[in-house]
Amino acid sequence: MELVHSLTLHLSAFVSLSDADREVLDKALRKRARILAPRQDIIREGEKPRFVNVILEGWAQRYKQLADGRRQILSFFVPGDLCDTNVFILKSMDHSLSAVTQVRLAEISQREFQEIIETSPRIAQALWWSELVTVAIQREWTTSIGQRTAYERIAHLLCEMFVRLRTIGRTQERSCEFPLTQSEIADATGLTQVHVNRTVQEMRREGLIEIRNKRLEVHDLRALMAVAMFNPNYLHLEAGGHECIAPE
Amino acid sequence: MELVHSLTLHLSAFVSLSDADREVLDKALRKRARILAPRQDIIREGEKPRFVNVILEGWAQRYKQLADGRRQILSFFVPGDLCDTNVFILKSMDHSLSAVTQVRLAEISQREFQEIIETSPRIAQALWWSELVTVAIQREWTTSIGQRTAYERIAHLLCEMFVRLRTIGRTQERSCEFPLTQSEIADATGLTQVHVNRTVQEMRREGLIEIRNKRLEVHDLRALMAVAMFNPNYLHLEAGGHECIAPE
DNA sequence: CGAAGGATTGATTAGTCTCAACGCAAGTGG
DNA sequence: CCACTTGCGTTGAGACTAATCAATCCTTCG
Repeated sequence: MELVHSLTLHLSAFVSLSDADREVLDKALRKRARILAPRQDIIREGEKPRFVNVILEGWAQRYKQLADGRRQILSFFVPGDLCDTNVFILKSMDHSLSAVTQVRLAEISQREFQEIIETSPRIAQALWWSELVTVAIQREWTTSIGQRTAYERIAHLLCEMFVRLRTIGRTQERSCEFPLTQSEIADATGLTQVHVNRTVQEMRREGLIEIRNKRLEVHDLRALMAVAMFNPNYLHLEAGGHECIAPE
Repeated sequence: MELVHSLTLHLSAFVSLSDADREVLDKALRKRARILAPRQDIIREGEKPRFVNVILEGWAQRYKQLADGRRQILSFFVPGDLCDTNVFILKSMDHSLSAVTQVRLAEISQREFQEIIETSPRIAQALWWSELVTVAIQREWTTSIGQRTAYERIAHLLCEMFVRLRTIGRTQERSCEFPLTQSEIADATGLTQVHVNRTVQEMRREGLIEIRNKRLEVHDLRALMAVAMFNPNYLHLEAGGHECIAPE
């Protein structure tokens, strides 16, 4: 059923799962669900982590706040993404998770998670892969913020989200959902909202992209990837049944 | 013996290991060793990862290079640190590892690694913890580069390295080894070498720190942590037998 | 002693931030 | 159903952080 699709699709970018595997995931995702309003926190820095959260619907984000209020968004989650696999070991969260849009998620307890891993080595592997990709994305963001210009950074973010959505079948030809406000893009890229605005306008003027009505239209993905110096290797999609590199 | 100390100490920040555990680690670290000259690559982006690398002596770094040559250093490794736990799953590296100073490291094969984990659940847990800390550090770096000023960023890096070295017993009262050049600090913080120079001078003028002869002298850790807004929670040292927060 | 790597300095510029409005659309309450 | 609010995008002017370019200096080391 549809609820499971996103996680299955996500993991399928790495291995193809058997029906039994799917069943196992399906069951785990049904146990404990939560619906959050936009902006609502899922878990806050300092709290004790108790579940692995799986996004079923909507976008979420990981963020960190400095003592004086400055906020850095550390990653976005889309349907199928797992937040903080195996985080149980830690005493407390060093960052927060919150909903961007309305979010439906499944909570998996430590015991359930353990069970899944022991039941299916293939899923265990896929979860490992997913975790490694999450870290790789974090590294890419560090690189982006550290080295890329504002223009390149935003372009890179757009490329990443587009490609990630494509692997879970959530893109059209050249467009996808894109519920982020310019403020959120700013907090994710280490820029100000004003500068994001000007930069996005520039990208629009140059015919690269358009963002409106919570949708992103990518007029020329090739060109966008080029200016962003986007190399999708860090998403490690090469093993799955999906395309990982650009369109034709 | 001394070779093992650093990894044992590193993991001991999370759990205390039994003599048997130590023995297991000791054995694994003895199998395959490598010595690298300063600047030498350990493994390069694009290559197939075959080992878990454990730093026994010296400092190493993880970095990423953009198509046009801009380089971002993503993290530093000090003795006891593991590079890329469980990375075997992936087809190719999305980043490179290289020696900063001369480095002695141990290579652990997939099979050996598997064995360790199966032999000792406590070590397995500790390795998980170590991996989670690595990711947490990456997130903190993203935050640092995205939100902190040059001054704060450098201060934060210094705090982090000092605290990490302290947990493996490699600090004096208020100083520690610090083999990074200003260029390397620049690549790690997303600044230019020139600006790092001026900023470090400022920190020196203000009596916070001094860097010379490959050593860092921290005159006032409290103050340094304050300006960096350094919160050590992300290092997750709370469970071990070591201090995690500031000095006296 | 010469070479090389690293640190330092100065002058100038570019990119991004800050502050302050304003516009527009959608939602809300009276 | 209209006035008000709220959130988000847009614009302008000016300030400032950090980058750039180009030397110069210092240390170390073969």
